Amino acid sequence: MQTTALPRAPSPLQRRFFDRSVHRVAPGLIGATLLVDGVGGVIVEVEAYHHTDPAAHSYVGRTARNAVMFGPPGHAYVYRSYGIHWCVNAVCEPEGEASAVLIRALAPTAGLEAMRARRGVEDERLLCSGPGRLCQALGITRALDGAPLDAAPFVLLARAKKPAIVAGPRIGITKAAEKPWRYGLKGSPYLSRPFRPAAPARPVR
DNA sequence: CAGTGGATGCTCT
DNA sequence: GAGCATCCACTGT
Repeated sequence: MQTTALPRAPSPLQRRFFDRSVHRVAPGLIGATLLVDGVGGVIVEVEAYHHTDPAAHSYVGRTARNAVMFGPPGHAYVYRSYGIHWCVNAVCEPEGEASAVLIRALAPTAGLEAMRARRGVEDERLLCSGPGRLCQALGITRALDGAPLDAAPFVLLARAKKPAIVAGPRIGITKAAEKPWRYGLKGSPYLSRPFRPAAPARPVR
């Protein structure tokens, strides 16, 4: 029988958490815990995609693929990437704003063996360090497109304290690639790629 | 390390 | 028919 006091359980993220600007939600997700059927970890890397951003899937308007982005916040938008991988977003902003945060990397904390079996790799650092990798590790597919993030099989827990967060340009895009809308947990070994240190002063010529 | 190219399927023009 | 919000294997330092 457990007699010592347990730490207070992290609170589930409420749907209203997502009913705000992606540029506030995105850094706010760093440190939160994402689970699918009990498998997952701590979010260490995300990217914001606002509907006015040419790189956003919703930029050209509603289509069959991005329909979930135009729905209510707090739901998962899942799409197929390069014909092979799945990627998962959290829909943000008031309904109809069609903006979302791409979840890019987790620090694995729960269900490590399930992740290793699904991923076919042993190295903990390669389980969830990338948007395609984490979807494979957590078993996220199109079946979860449109699913609410505050109900099974998802669990999304708020962080206890605000961590140190770094920002930089987003990865793998060609449009608006200079926008610093990628956020990460400073120093995490589970980032999909390191954040470049602050640019040195430009030499004078 | 850095750089390159292939796999693969779906969306939109 | 082009273009991907990727990953992995392979090459050459």
